[in-house]
Amino acid sequence: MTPSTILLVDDHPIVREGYRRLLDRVPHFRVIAEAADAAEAYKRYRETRPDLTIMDLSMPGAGGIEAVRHIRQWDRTARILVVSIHTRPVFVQQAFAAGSLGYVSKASGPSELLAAAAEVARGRRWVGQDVARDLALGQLDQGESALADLSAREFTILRMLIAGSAVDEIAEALHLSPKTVRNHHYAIKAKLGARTDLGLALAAARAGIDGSDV
Amino acid sequence: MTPSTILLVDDHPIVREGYRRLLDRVPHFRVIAEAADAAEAYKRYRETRPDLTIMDLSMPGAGGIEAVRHIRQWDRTARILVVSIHTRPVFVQQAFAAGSLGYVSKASGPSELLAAAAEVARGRRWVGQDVARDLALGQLDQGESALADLSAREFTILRMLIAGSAVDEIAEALHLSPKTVRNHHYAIKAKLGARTDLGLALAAARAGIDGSDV
DNA sequence: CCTCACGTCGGGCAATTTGCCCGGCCTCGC
DNA sequence: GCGAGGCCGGGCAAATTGCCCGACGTGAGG
Repeated sequence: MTPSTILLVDDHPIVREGYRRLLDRVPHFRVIAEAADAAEAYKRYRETRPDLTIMDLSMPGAGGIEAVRHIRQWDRTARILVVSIHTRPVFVQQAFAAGSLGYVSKASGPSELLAAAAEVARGRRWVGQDVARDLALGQLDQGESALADLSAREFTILRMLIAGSAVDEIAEALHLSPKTVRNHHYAIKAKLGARTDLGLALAAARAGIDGSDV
Repeated sequence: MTPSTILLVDDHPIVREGYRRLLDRVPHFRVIAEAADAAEAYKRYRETRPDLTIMDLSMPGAGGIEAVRHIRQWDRTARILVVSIHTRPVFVQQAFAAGSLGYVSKASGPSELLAAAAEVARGRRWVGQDVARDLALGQLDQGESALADLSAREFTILRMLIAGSAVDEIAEALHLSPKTVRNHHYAIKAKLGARTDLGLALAAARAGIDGSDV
């Protein structure tokens, strides 16, 4: 079996270090690059074209989902395993919609991460144990949380808004006109049934997003 | 130098694995136990009495700060190094008030963690680079629990705003001119240092108010 | 191939809200 | 009595929002 090269994306050096040491135990895996944010991830991916990308969702700036989308846009065969502290269905759905092949929770054990990495590296889809449970449970309560109605762009912008970013900052981070961000902002409020920003924050909180995301 | 025994506390197995591998590289350190939550941390501490405890703050249930307090209550000489994703002063202050000896951000590198661990294991206090910066900055901008600065009227209106009431509704409920409510709203934002309503919701949430108050 | 639906991206413009100033009342402590 | 400070409201320019528009690209279905 030919070795799998890996790109590691997480904004915490300590966490990257942990992954690297864990993965280095497996002869089949070779970590060849690391990145600390979405932009750097894209750059490193183009430079190194790894067989597998392990991507953390919560990063400063655009966040991991945008990075997944960006990479997949450039390389439709990119194999990306998302690792996140979140197990809520909306995150998982957004991650898969963006083009990731696998999704595991940070709360899962090392063995599951290795298993997921191996599967995704072979081009197969993988959903972690606890993530799958939450997905299944989410199916039961039909609530849908209206958050599911949001498009990918809207979801990204909502997360950045909740995180405290100003419209202009988001526009710059995403390379968009402030006007476009504003229009998305407007659409989000409409979809979530919020009249004001305060209402938006509340609606988002109810739907399961808190400021600690992004 | 006699070896330092270490108790590792973090609810993410993957993260524990990372620490363990990192620490195992240093002959001087020996990880002798792990725990995934506050209760287990206390139990393990009493069983093993490690020279150093490395404690994550964000854990389900009671959380890391409670664990620190609990352990220190039982053993006033316990040496605890807190590792957290947060750098906000209030977290750091709480952690030290609870009795930890060191505090480093997860965003810092492995070398800083090792340095901090070594220092704390020797009974010396340590504050990480970026944490120290945030502490210093926090000294500058006036607000700790700026919430305390709010007058009674302002506090009432803030709670109603957070609860989702519109300005006009609040005016009616309090028998005030909408203009007055608006002026209070403005003053609140100024006092809490929030530029937008979204920011206000976040600031309030940080300061300990969530929508469930009302 | 064509169309239709939909997401994304932006412009335009009126209406609303905001930032920031003002003054007047009342109460409390000195 | 008098100053400090909270409360109440007005006024007005500047910024933001609500709501409309069209353009482009893509993917599904006829």
